[in-house]
Amino acid sequence: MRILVIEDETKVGCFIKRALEEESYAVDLCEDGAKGLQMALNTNYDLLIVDLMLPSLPGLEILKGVRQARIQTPILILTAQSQVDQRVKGLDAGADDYLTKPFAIDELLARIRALLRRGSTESPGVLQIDDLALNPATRDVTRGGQRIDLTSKEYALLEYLMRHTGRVLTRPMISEHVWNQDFDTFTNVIDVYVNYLRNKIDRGRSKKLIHTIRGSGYMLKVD
Amino acid sequence: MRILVIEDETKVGCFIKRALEEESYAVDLCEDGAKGLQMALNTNYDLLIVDLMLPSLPGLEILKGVRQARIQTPILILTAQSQVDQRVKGLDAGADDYLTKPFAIDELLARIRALLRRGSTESPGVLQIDDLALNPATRDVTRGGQRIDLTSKEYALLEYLMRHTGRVLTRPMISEHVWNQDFDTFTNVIDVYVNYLRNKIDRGRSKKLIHTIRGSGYMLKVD
DNA sequence: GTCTTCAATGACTAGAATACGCATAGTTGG
DNA sequence: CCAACTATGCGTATTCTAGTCATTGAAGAC
Repeated sequence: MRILVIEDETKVGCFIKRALEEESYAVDLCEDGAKGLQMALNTNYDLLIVDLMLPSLPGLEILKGVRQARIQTPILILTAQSQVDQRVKGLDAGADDYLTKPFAIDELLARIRALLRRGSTESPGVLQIDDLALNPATRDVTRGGQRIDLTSKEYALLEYLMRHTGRVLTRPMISEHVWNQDFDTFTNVIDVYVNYLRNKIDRGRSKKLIHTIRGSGYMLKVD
Repeated sequence: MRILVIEDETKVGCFIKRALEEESYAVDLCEDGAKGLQMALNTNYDLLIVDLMLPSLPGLEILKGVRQARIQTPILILTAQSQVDQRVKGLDAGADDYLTKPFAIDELLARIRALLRRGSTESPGVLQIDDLALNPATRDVTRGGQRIDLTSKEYALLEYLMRHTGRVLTRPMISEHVWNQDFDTFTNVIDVYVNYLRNKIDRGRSKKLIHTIRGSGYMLKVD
């Protein structure tokens, strides 16, 4: 899950970025409104977090810009306590949820999970395929009832695969959703991580869930 | 489907090339504008992707050159965030769509599918002939409801045949759209791949779909 | 008209070359 | 120390080459 944070206060921005990264999200941080709008338009983010109080471009304009471009990505807006009217305008302009500053980070994370859940066609709290289950809220992964420990990147990759079960995912697609903009194309990190996942999830099981589509990419499915 | 990418930034170019090849497109990459224009004029591409910021020859000149030669090939232009006016000029000069850098690869692929679909007379999401179906979005192929596994080249060949059902396709036509510029004319690779396809699609069926037109080439049709 | 012959064309196969992905070990940085 | 990433050698599926075999259709013989 890749998230764009548009927030001009460096300190707050970094704090959010860090918190999200600890939750295994791939995060891009942008401190400038106009640039942020461009990024939102150009990259296929899974969620946008927008501070409504921005210097260069009012946050509302970002919302409008994104929605005008027919982009459905869920948007969470951040406002100051006082800006009640702003908040209303924000929701009118297409925001999906809001949070007033200062906020508790747990609160933010919970809202994010809710929005990401709502985004998918169905709304299962837990992602499940065969006997493999992943709970985005707790980041618990189990197979056949047995807990599986994953590192942050492993988890992020698995979540992306599970959210797109049955579809071929090419490497560029994966790198775009599981890594952030610093990703280096000329490496085999993705292959390596798929291998890590295989060791933890498929190794020793008769039913393999992770499949290679030679020349194209990878796919998660029951055979 | 064969695509020419004119992009001077090696890294970006390679990234795009790889993404397209993983989607089974035949891709030529050119880092020089003038040379790229020549290639576009000499080869019957199905799509051109042109970066408007090129060192030797401005991207706009390429557009104009191509359109002056009455070539209808759909063109997708890439621009930097700031070049709004360039973008407008590009569309005026005959581009069919644009994308600003950096862009999401999913987005690029979706646009490409849309442009290639628009090119054909009808616009079906799924290509179908008799009980053979091919879905360009998922690259799934089925006959009589049964899934058929194809390699990348096999798929590319079949897609080309299906997009031109009922028409005789000569070997040069096939090589021009299914292979890239490294294709060696003096081989029988095409025959070999037609044979591979026959084994997977027609073998054991009463209705044959792939037909040989002796002295000319091949044709896909219901008898 | 039809039978035979023959050259041209395509079908098919085996195996070589290549590219791709896997595994594993090594490196870096917090 | 561990997670994230890099680098490399190896096995194998895919792609291609090259050769043999089958089919087609036209020309000539009868």
